[in-house]
Order: sequence, then C-alpha cells, then structure tokens
Amino acid sequence: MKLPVSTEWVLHCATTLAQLEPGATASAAQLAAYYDLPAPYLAKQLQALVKAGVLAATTGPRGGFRLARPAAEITLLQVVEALDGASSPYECQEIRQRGRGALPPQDCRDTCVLAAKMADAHEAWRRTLAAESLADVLAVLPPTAPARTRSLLAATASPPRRTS
Amino acid sequence: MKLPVSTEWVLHCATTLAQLEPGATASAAQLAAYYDLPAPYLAKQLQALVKAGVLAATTGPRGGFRLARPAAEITLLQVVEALDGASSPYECQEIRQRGRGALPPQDCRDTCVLAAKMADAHEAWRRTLAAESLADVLAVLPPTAPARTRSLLAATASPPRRTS
DNA sequence: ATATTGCGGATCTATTTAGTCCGAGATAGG
DNA sequence: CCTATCTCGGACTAAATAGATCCGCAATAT
Ligand code: FES
Ligand code: FES
Repeated sequence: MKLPVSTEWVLHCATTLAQLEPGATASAAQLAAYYDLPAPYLAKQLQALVKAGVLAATTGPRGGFRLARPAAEITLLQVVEALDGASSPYECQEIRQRGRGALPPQDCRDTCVLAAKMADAHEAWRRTLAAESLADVLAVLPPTAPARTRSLLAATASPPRRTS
Repeated sequence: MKLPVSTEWVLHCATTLAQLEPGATASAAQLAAYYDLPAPYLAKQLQALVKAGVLAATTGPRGGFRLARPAAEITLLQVVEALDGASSPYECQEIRQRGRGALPPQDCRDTCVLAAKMADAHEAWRRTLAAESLADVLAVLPPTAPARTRSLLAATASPPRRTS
C-alpha cells in the first residue's frame, strides 16, 4: 500500500496556488522551480487535477494553473483522489465462494464481514481527509506566507524580456 | 494505493484457523485447497504472519499453522500489517525545504501541516482495523460454521493411508 | 505571425508483486 | 535408534504495474 510520491507535490502546489490573488495563475515551470521538481512530470500530475475539476488551466503566454473553486471548497481528499483514484486499496474477490470450502450463494447475500470492515477503515481515512480544506491549511500558515510565495513565484515568471 | 491480493487470503485463513480446536493445526496445502489458491505462494504469505508473531508453525508430519494467541487478542490490523508493513502510504519527503521556495529550518521545527493531516488519516484507518479482533468476526458467523470448516479441512488432511 | 503555455498520447524504465522452486528440520513409525 | 516422509523456510525467476520521460498538437496573448 503506497501512495505516489507526486501526492506530496500536488498537495503543496495546491496550497501554493491557494495563496495567489484570485484570477492569477502559475505555470508548471514556475511551480517546478519553486519546489525543485521534474517539470514535465509535474505538469502531467497537474493535468490530472484539471481533469478532476480541482484546478483550472489557461493556455498561451502568461497562462498557467489556478484553483477551480474557492480554497474553502477544496478538500485534501479531492486532491489526493484526483491522482490516485477513489477506489479502496482492498479489493474483495469473493474468495469465500471458491475452492472446497465455498459457501452456497444463499449465505453470500450480504457482503463478507471482512470486506465490510476493510471498507469501514477506508471510509474513516477518507472522512479525515475530507474534513480538511485548503483554506484550513492556509489558516495555520504565518500571515506573511502569501506575499513571500507570490514574490518567489514571480521570480521565474516570464523569461527575461529581450529589450534589444 | 493498492493492497496485495493475498491480504484477502490471509484474512480468511486467519478466520479459518480461529475456528479450529485449541492446539490443532492446518497445513498450507489444506488451506490452499479450501480456498482454491496457489499453495506455494500462500505458504509464503503465512510465513510472513509467523514472522510477525500472529501465527505459530509446527514442522514435521501432521504439522501446520495455528494462531499464536487467542483469537480475541489478534486484530485485523495485525494481520494486514504483517503482510504490507506498518508504514504510512504517504511519505513526506520534506519538499518544503527544497527548491527556490525552500523554507528556512527555523520554520520547519514542527512537522508540515499536510504531512500531519495525512498521518492523522492513516491513524484513523489503523484505529478502525485495530478495533476488530478475530473473535469479533467469529461472533457474527453462524454457529454451525466451525464444525463445517473443520470437516472440510480434514478432507485434505493426510494423503490416503495405503492399507495394502 | 510568433512565441509561450497547456494537453494528450506513445514510450521506456524501475520497482513491486505474483508465482515457483529446492533445501533444512522435525516428527512418526519401524 | 534409525529412516522415511511430511512440514516449514528462504532463495530465485517471471510478470505486471506504476513511475518517469519524451515529443508533437492546439490554443492564446503579445
Ligand atoms: S470474500 Fe472477500 S473479504 Fe471475504
Ligand atoms: S513537506 Fe512533506 S508534506 Fe509538507
């Protein structure tokens, strides 16, 4: 049971995007430089977030990514499941109906006790992550964080304008 | 995030072993036939449970596996983590200290908010599984289950004694 | 018109998982 | 006491999945 390393990337990127002024965007290259990550691979992950409806993207010069909704309406669960999918890590294969000890179908009306408990556990995991929004995360950061983040991001904004 | 298929195998095998009379054992071959599983591979997983202290094994003729402790003292969590390890699926790599936006060490005294929340979620998952013991699972099975299981297991017990 | 950015697919590699094998050790029977 | 056989134990190999990378296409602001 392992979560992709890129999970941490997108969680932090989403937090970073939440610190921008409404309507502003940051490109994949900017975010990659900010966290020292492989730019092409990070871009792919951000695309997954767009497909999941968490981020919105604008193409063209000065384009980039921004939150698709207010930070208060984006939970950590939505970010994590955009990458890894929402399916439970435990997949019941109805093993009780196979082999010499197979149970008759009439005893399998309800889901297996073990499968039910594993599903409960996954639901508890999801509930915890769904209870925390990006706005909640921002609330515990120092008040100076947004300004710092914005200025550091801008440092990689557009390649130096050739004035000659 | 995915759990090995064999997780379901060992959960059911542990439940099966819990239905035996105290001291009795079942071999890997018996359990494999009971659930129609590849015997050598199942044996490998059961060995992992032995190493984790959940099961005990006896070698030699008429040997096999049995629970290492009373069923009430074995939780689903112990069985699952014996196979997959106890580490969290989310591994924080301290991404906040890398790249252009790296935070100074003085701001990283505490663990990252995101890492803390992910750890909370994993803890909720573990807590749910730790709350259910094998004895609890047996309690919801029909009272006739143990007798049925024992007789079906015995059908594969020892190879037919050559009387000639 | 051009340069910059996101988007999607195809591709390659690495890690994990699934599956199989043979040898060491212990018991039961002779 | 010895032997034969049945068991676990760990090492080894193959397949699948996920990680990571690349390149060409579409869209947009300058
Ligand atoms: S049959 Fe799948 S968990 Fe019991
Ligand atoms: S630095 Fe690892 S989760 Fe924030």
